[in-house]
Amino acid sequence: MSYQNTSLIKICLVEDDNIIREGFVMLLNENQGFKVVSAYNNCEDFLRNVQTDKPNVVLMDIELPGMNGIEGIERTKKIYPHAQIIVVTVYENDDLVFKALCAGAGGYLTKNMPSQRLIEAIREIMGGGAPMSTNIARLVVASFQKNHNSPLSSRETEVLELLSRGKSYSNIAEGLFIDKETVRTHIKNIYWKLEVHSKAEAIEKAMKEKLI
Amino acid sequence: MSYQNTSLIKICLVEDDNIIREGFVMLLNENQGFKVVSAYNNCEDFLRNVQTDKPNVVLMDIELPGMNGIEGIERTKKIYPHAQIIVVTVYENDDLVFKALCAGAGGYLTKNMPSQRLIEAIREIMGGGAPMSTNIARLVVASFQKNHNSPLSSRETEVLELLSRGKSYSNIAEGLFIDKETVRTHIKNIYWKLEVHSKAEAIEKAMKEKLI
DNA sequence: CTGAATCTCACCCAATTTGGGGGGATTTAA
DNA sequence: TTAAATCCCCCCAAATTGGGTGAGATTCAG
Repeated sequence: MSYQNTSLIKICLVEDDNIIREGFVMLLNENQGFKVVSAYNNCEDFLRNVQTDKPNVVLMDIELPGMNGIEGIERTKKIYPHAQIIVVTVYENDDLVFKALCAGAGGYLTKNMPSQRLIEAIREIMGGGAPMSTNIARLVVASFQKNHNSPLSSRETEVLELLSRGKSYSNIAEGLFIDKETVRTHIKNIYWKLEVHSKAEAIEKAMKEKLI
Repeated sequence: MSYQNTSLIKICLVEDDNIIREGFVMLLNENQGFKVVSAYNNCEDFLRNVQTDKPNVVLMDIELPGMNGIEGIERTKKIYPHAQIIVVTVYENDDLVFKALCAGAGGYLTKNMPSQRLIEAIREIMGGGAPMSTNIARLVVASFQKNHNSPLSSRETEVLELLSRGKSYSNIAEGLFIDKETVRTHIKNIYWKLEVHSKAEAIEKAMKEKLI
C-alpha cells in the first residue's frame, strides 16, 4: 500500500467567480494541512478530473455556468462517493438547501460567513460532522417539525399518516384496531377538512402544510 | 406594554441527575445575560410551571423518571410554543434524535461536549440557529440522502416516488407521459426486485432502505 | 457485436379499493 | 348543553390493483 499523509486534506473548488475562487485558494493553502489540488469554474471540468484529483473535500457553488451544482453533487457522488461535498453559495432558499442535501452534500455554507468559518467547516466535515450556517441548520431542523395548527384531529392525522405510507383502508383498520368503515369515515372527514377529493391530493396537501 | 429585557435569556432545566443539573445551573448563572429561572428533575413539574416560568430556552434531558423527554417536548410545544428546546442527553441514537426533532426540539447536544458548548448553543438557538453536536448534525444531514446502491433503475425509482405520494397508476402515467400499462410493468418489476407484493410493502421497504 | 438491462406497450382476469351518499351511537371537552 | 371527535353500519358504481404473459425498441458494457 502506498504512503498516504492522512493529515493532509485535499480540496477541490468549483466556483465560477474568479475573485472568490482565487480568494479561497489562497485562504486554504495558507493553512497547514490543507492542499487545494484543483480549482474549477464549472462542474464539467471538475467531474472529468475528480477521479485523478481524489479530493477529500469539495467546495461547490450552486449557481454555475452549464451544469448546476445540484446536478454536479449528484454526479460527483456517483463516480467518486468518497468525496465530502460542502456547498458554498449565496442562496438560503429552502428548496435549494434540501435538494443539495438530498443530492449528497455533507454541509451547506452561505457566502456571508466569516472566512475563518470555511476552515472550521472543512475540519468539521472531516471529523464526521455536517457544517451548516446558522440559518441553514434551523431550516433543516424545522423540516422535521409538524404544523402545530393542524385542522385534523390526532386520530385523523394518524389515519392520514398510514394512508401516506401506501396502506389501504383495510390495512389501516387493522393497524389501528378499528373497523374499516370507521377508517372510511375518518378519511371522508379528512377530505372535507382539507378540501380535497382523493388520496393523492390529501397527501400532497398534508405534506405541503406539514400535517404529517 | 411592560418592560422586557431582551438581552436576558431565561432558561429552564429539566434533568434528573442532581449533579449535572446543579452543575448546569451554576455554569449558566455565571454567565452574563443568562438566568436559570427554574430547574426540574422531571417533566411533569416543569410542564405545570412553564407558563409562569416563561423560559426562552429549555434544556431537556431525554431519560427521565415518569414522562420521557420526547413526550415532554411535544407537550411543551403545545402549551408554550414560544420556548426553544435544546435536548441534552447521552443518547446518540438515530431514532431518538429524529423523534426529538419531530416533537419540536430546536437543538440536540450530547453530554460529552465541552461545557462551554452549552453557552454557545444557547446563544446560537436564540440567534436563529439549531445547535447540534457534530455527530448529530451528520445524522440529520445523512437522513436526507438516498441509498446509492439502489437495485431500482432511475425510472423505477421515479415511479415508486410518485406511488409513495399516493398517486394512482393513471396519475403516474400522466405525470411521466407514458402509458398506464407501462407504469404497471414498472411496478411489477419494482415488486419483483424488492421482493414484495403490494404498494404498502414496497413503500415501506423503499423508505427503510432510503431508495426514495 | 452480443446479451443484459431498461423502457415501452398490450391484453387477460378477478378481487379489492375507493369515493360519495346516507344514517347513527358514544364519549369528551368547552 | 352544545360541538367535536370517535366510532360503526349500509348502499353503489367506478376505478384501482396485482398477477399472468408476451413483445418491440434502445442503451450500454463486456
